[in-house]
Amino acid sequence: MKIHQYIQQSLLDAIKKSKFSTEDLPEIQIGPGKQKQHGDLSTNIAILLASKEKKHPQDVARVIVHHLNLDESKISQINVAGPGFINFTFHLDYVRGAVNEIIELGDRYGRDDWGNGKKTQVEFVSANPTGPLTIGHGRQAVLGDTIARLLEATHHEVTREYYFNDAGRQMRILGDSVRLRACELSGDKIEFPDDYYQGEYIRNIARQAIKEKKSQYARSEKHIPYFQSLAERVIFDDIKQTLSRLGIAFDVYYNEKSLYETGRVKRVIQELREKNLAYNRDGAVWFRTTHFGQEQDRVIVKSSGEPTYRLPDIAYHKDKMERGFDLVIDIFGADHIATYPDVLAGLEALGYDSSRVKVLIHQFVTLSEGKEKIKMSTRKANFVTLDELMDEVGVDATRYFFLNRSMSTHLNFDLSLAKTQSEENPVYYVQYAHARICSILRYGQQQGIDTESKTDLSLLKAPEEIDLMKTLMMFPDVVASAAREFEPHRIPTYLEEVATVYHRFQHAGKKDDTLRVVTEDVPLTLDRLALCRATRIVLANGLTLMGISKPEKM
RNA sequence: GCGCCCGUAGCUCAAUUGGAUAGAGCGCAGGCCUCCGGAGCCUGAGGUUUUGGGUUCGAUUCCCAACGGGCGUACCA
Repeated sequence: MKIHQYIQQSLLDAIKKSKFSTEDLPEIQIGPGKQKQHGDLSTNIAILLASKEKKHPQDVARVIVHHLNLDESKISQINVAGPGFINFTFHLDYVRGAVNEIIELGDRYGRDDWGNGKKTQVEFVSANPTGPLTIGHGRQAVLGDTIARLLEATHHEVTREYYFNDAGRQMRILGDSVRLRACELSGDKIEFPDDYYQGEYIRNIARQAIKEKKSQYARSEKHIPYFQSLAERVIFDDIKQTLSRLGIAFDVYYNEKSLYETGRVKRVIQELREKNLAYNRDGAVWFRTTHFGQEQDRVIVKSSGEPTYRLPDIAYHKDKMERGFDLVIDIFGADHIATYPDVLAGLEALGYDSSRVKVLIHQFVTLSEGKEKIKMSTRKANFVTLDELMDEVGVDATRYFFLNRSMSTHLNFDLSLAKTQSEENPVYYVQYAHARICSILRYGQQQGIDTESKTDLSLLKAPEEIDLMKTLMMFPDVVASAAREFEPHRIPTYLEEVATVYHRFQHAGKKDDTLRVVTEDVPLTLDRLALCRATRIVLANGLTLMGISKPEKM
């Protein structure tokens, strides 16, 4: 049993013995406090109970503590503090045991089973192949991949999926953009419309087209499909290469077109009609979204006969349900915030439990140049590509850049600032700690020490050592909460803390010889090196979760 | 106009989901290498958490209003 549950259970028993009412008792929350002096874990249950019992919180706390029966080899100290908190301090032997467990588990430390093999799909990026991936897509790509990694670490069976549409109007414009550039390159005078794709990459594709076909070929609009499919192929290859550079591989690329070809789109309309949730008006087909609490009904088939985006989206999500995913995670940018309720309503309408779908919305990345804000647009070629960013700052810093802030923050991106800050990127701080530990382990070996030997860590008692041990113990909870709440940024926040506490621990030996890691005192040296190994494991496992390398030298 | 998201140190961001004295990095001012990595450590300055109300033992967190920014608000995706 985990220590949290153990204390929780004991508290419950104590409350019962104290004869306080356990009727609609709030859940006993237990967690680490912000301050060291408040112990390792604390609970506010006495404060909550006091208002119901109309007694002083401190008195309630004292009565609970009086009836509390905890194993002293785990919890060495219990006290009541402040406005009625009950604080618990771990017994050092318990802490040492936990650190030894880290070493035994190695790269399995931090993993958990609670996902129970749940079949999970994470859909992200899903950019249509109209241009290179930008830093906007980068945020989503890195978030999605890391959420997938977190879920894998907590025993979910994860499918990474990329949804795209290569048949829409935008793709036709893309094809025609290439065709026009090909004409231009062949010396024709052309008018290039404003709403066509302006990027330089279009010319590159046009050059390739000219190599493959005679220049005459571009003059006919009949040949747009050729230019379109060439563009799609070239751009998709580029996208996949960018993703692979970032360490991201999708299991499934799902083409919207197939939803029509297999009749899935049609079937959705039929089913909605059968349930009287779709009807005709003004030549269009409407979905009765008001039935699901929305303000107005929505068109799913235009009077022109073309479906709106909602219909294939619903069909796609129905297909996700049919494929048996227990949990479906959709990661969208803020621009999709208004569309997903329609999709969820669609699933409800078709008889599915839409709570299986978890929609995560991340805020946009805005580009700025000096004080000027630029609206990113693939069509207008106002963007910084993900490749450019990786060229400038490297893959690790790129991933870290997107991961160390929460999804809900607006991200203002200034490339020149990113360049100057790349050397100050906190990723190096964390990686440096890892490299430094590898170095001291090598040093230990050079001194003829068997750095792998087993110890009981009983000689570790300096404040720096205790802090470090206790910090390392928190990793599994950090991973679990990051996975449960879909908040990857908790990992880097925590790793920076680990690095700080580690640096402090190793640095202590510079001021005070008795705190050096490798000394003449062999048993003590072994204990300290074991602590180094445990720290390295936590940093390495955390970095792996983020898809970031863990250098042994820098 | 209406809806959703956001507003925390000069800058970029945290804050264990309602907890105790709001914390880091960068930048700024100082200090620390004969010796395990100075890509490091320590000290300091810097805040009315945009503003004003409310809820309660307790609010950066929840509610209301205002201000500022982002995104939507289509028979575009």
